[in-house]
Amino acid sequence: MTLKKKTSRSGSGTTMAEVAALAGVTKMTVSRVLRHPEKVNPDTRKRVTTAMAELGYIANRLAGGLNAGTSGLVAAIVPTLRHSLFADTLEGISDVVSEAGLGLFVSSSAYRSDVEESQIRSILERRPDALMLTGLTHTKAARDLLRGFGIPVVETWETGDDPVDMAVGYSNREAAHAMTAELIRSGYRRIAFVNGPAENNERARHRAEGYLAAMKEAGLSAPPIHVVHDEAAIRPETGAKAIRVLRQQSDIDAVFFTSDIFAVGAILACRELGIDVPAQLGIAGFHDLDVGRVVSPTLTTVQVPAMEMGRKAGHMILARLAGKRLATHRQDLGFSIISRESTRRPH
Amino acid sequence: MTLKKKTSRSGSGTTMAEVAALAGVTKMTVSRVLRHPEKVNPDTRKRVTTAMAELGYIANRLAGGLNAGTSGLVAAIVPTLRHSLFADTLEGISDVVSEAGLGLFVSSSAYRSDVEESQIRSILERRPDALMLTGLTHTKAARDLLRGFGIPVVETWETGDDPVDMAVGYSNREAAHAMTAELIRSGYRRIAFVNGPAENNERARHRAEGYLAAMKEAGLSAPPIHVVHDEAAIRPETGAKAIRVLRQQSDIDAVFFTSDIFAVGAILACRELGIDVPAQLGIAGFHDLDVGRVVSPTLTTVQVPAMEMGRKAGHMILARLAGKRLATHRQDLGFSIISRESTRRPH
DNA sequence: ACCAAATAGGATACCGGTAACACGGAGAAA
DNA sequence: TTTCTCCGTGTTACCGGTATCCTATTTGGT
Repeated sequence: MTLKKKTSRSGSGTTMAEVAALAGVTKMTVSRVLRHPEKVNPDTRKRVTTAMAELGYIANRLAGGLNAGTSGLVAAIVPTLRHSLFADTLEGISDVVSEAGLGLFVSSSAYRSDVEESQIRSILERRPDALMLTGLTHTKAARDLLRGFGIPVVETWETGDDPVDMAVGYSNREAAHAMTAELIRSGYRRIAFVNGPAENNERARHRAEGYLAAMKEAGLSAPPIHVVHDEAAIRPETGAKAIRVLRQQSDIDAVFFTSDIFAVGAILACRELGIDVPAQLGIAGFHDLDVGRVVSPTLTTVQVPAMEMGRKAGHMILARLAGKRLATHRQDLGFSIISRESTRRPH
Repeated sequence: MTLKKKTSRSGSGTTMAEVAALAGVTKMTVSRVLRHPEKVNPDTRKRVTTAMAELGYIANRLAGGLNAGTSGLVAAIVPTLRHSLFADTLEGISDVVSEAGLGLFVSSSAYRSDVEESQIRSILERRPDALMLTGLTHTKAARDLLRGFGIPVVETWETGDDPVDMAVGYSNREAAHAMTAELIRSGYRRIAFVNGPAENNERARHRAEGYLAAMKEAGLSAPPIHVVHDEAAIRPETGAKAIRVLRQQSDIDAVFFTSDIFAVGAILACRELGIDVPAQLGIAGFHDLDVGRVVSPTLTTVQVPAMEMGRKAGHMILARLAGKRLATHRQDLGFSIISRESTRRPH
């Protein structure tokens, strides 16, 4: 038998016109049933809904969106999904925007602004209604692109002076400052600082600044910052390695890691090396991950509002899409210092 | 001044027609420059690309997709993003499909099939090219919907007899069986099993089956299965509570938790209660999370291919989209038992 | 019984691209 | 020269909806 040009791809292919034909109306009426049901006579409406059910009709949002010039999509770019922190942020924004009927488009940039830029380009081709970014570091081209495009953009995980549009985060500088001060308060003096690479990551840079400022204010000299490069993922072994290097280099009495993962690796290494934490060496981390609660001694760390930043970003986006002018484009959600055993220095 | 109907929303609003006008061609030629550059005279091409740059033109994939009947989107539904395991799976599929120019659409179902069903409905309205699901438990309506729609569907995290389309995972039944056997081999006999609720989660159900089978094969009687309900997130405290209940109920000598989080909570509780792990009580977990490597004693667990499942799912989808008939629609990626201190029974 | 207002649904155009075909002109073959 | 091709571009139609305007009935007030 001869196939018609338009093979009915069953369900997936059913169009409004087919539904209309079956119900004996035009597609405009079908469209009304979906969009403004009150404007359609109940009997007709019934006929149409029956026809839709019979054919298993599924509306095509692409078509509708083309008309409306919108996609119903919120895009989010995170450095990686393999870090529970960013996944928490995504869960937060997902919760909020999906409530509003918007979908979440996700991509991960591997901590690279150039990758991020190319992702932004391809994301904009999908005409998202809004965009969530991680951090404030973007290529100039990316910033221009976003500014020109005009959709709401929220940057997360850091607060700063010159957001592309809106920002929600906490101050990594203050957080690192506060933790350093906490270590000093606990009696530590020769405090080393272990950071990730700061070039493409203003969070790391700001934390370094906070640390240095706190040391300076206390009149302490800061040992050289130890930078660790973790390729694929952030691994505890890297923290362990840092400990071995540091204790040969200088007579430090505490180490402040900018990730709990590193800090925990360090604690385990100290156990092996016979270094008493916290008596001989205080150890602090960052992010308040599960591991820090479980390791012994438990880890002093900085708690950050990972999920809350996502939720807040979602709310800001929704508010803007609803046409509201926001009172503030920048939200600082703060952080808190969680003091646990790893810095409880006996005196 | 009077606004034209079509306000140039700068960048975001630039259309192919505007580029065409500036370059002195029709939009068809602009389209060709993007899609089949070789068919366009180099001079013309240059004029067009210049015009695109000048106007900051960004193609609209919605429009192109409407024509092609495709969205360039792969959708993925996970129970939650707050569990690093599922985030790992997403990272896997994201890596693979984004390489192919496809985008990732994510939603989380909160472990509920009814929510999943409604998400599937709204996802299909976006005409994704393929769909990734977690688990094999779906409402009948959801299965019918997907079968009728005809796009590639991959179910992950479990293997079973009747996938909607394709499946990639490991056998939770065999994994639980193997771990139970491992405990028995280590000398434990009164082995309790702590599971999450199994109604909407065939992974939990299969693990229970595997445990029971292994006990039976060894001629051991299984204590009643202890089911824990963790509302929002999976928390260590729940494991701790389970331990307190269990040790009053029966004279068990080992507990097999179906999550490392619970198991770790249990280990910490044992430390408080003065129960010696592994001498008095063996403890095993599931999933091989970071916490299990860090806690003391380190946790015996089942390692599952979280990220690999995502990658494999991505590859299967790409193969199908490329028109290949797959040799096998079901992939078992296996698991491995990681034996650590928490079940190293002294004899 | 007559006209205005309200109601229900159709006709048309358009969203921003792209496939398919048409067409004019240049160079090759005859 | 004339005819045949190929090349580069324009024309037309369509993807699947929706806003807008328009027409044909009701409905109701007087």
